[in-house]
Amino acid sequence: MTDLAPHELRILVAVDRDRSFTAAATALGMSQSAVSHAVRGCERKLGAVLFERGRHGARPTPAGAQAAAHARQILHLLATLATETRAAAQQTAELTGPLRIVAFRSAAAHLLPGVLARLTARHPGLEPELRIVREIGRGTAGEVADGHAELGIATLDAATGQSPSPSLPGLLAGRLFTEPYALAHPVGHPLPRTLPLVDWDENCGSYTRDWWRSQDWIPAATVNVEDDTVTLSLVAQGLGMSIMPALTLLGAPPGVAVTGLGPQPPTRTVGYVTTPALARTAAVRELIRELRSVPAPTLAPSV
Amino acid sequence: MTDLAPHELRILVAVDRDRSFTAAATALGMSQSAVSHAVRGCERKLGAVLFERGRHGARPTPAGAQAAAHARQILHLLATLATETRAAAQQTAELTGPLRIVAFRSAAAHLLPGVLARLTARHPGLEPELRIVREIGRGTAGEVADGHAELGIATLDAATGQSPSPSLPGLLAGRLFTEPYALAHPVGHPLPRTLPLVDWDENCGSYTRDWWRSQDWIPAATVNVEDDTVTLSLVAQGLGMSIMPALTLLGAPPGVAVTGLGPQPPTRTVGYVTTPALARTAAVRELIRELRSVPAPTLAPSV
DNA sequence: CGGCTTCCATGAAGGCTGCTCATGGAACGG
DNA sequence: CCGTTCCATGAGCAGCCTTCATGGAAGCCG
Repeated sequence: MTDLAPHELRILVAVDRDRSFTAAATALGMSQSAVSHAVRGCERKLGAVLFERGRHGARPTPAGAQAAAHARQILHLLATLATETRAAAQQTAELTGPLRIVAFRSAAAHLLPGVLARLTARHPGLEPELRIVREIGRGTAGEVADGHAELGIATLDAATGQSPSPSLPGLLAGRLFTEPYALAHPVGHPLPRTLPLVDWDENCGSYTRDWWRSQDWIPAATVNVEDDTVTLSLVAQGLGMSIMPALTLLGAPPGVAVTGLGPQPPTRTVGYVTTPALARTAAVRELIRELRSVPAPTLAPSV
Repeated sequence: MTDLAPHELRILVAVDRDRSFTAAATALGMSQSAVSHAVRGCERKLGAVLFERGRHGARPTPAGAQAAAHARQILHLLATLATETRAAAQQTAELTGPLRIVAFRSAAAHLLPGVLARLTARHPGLEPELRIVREIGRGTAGEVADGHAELGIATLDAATGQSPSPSLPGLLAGRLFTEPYALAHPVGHPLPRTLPLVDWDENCGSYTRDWWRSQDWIPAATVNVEDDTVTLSLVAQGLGMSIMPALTLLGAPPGVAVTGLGPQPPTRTVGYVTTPALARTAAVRELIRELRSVPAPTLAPSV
């Protein structure tokens, strides 16, 4: 049989994480030799080299990274099998266990606290862990695909409701809400359009690009920053204006005025991303249920 | 360890399907005793009764049905792990074709040879072509944007990790390392600060300008040359001194002494530039992987 | 350039685990 | 009451995983 045993999965994950047979072995409380034998066994079973051995430890090959990503997912499902089976035996709907969530900053700050509060109120045994991941590169969906999280909050393609990330097959996405962009500008500034536009890296622009095209003005200049909170600070200090989604604007400090962008503002769609297998687990289903019950953020009343 | 092994999962699924230990055993090609032992082992690990045994076989309890459902998912994922891992290995093994790379001179001379050697060692089918492009004007990023190369080595903005070039939209940049500048001066010269500063066109100064501002001396004169190797030659012949990045100084001829610029030297950030579409191709991904494994250059010991 | 250190690989030996075989107990039907 | 058909149980054996003890290769450093 070519299946990998749980202890082998654990070893793959540890080596992938520690980039070293020796470090993985001590982390797992066993000898380096055991790790070496186990990795070799995995490679024999799979017929592929999983790690490049060298002077500086072990680097995963593409095949190894792929295997480790699956291994993380499988190990979580094995743990879920145990907890959910025990729960079913006790006839109790009590959910327990860790639930790793990744989200971009504004969702983590304004969307998830309430959701997680309600979730843990109903299921005190759940241990949600929220991690902030910037929505660039493979973004939150990549974290889910790599088995680093059970569910990710991501920006989705508005039309298809799928993750727009480049080819992450096998992921399951669902739409939560579509929110408008709005203009954030300093309170009381007479001519906000003359200020430089502040954009931030994650706001890859694809959502607002169409809107810009239909406008008859272009900003005087553009400044790029890394973080949306920095953007808001710059705006609050009168150093610029910005086009930001409603969720981010919920955290706008005083000094930032918000103005809608008319009847057809640009929008972005926010949703969740998980795997089909995880979508069948009780914990993830409950989390999605809570997420769905959240209303779409609207523009805060202009200060 | 409470995890269920793959063979145990298979047994659970078979018993759940066949409603009988005996039938499951024959279906799996093993003895009824083995199934009995295995099921008992699962029940012990999970702490729950999974099947009701009776005269007419084995009926799954709710817990057993739950466990079997998860077991099917996990077995499917284990199979997926194997096939996708093999596919990933296959894909990287079959990498072939040309791979056009542009880089500024010092990266081409000191960074890429080792990288390309390792890359072609692992993927003999790849044919990397390295072209040197001066980092002025649109630089290497422009070559990538124009489709003349798959990947460029470029100097990036230290803060954002993006290409500092004037708005080449749609390009994907990634940071590789940040290296310090250092003072290159003739060996044995008593007063290097009295020599003229040799600057070269590519060293547009933006990286070192802040540092100069904090200094209490300014060079006697400034000479501009086209090429960093010319700069080094001038220094070696005692005709000047220069501030150059570590990567360039790796090629310093004898006669050039290198001195660090203190605890907070100016630095420049070197990275790669490609397009999102190319970043998805296996060849470019592998190249980036090799690039990332290169340590940041440090100052060669002063001769 | 040679020792030192730090990686991983390898082979032999021991213990654990899972399998089979043989047998026993329980329930049902004739 | 007997036969049949389930599953349970215990002993023995084979295979696997781990450890121990080495060895080889590759930097690091004087």
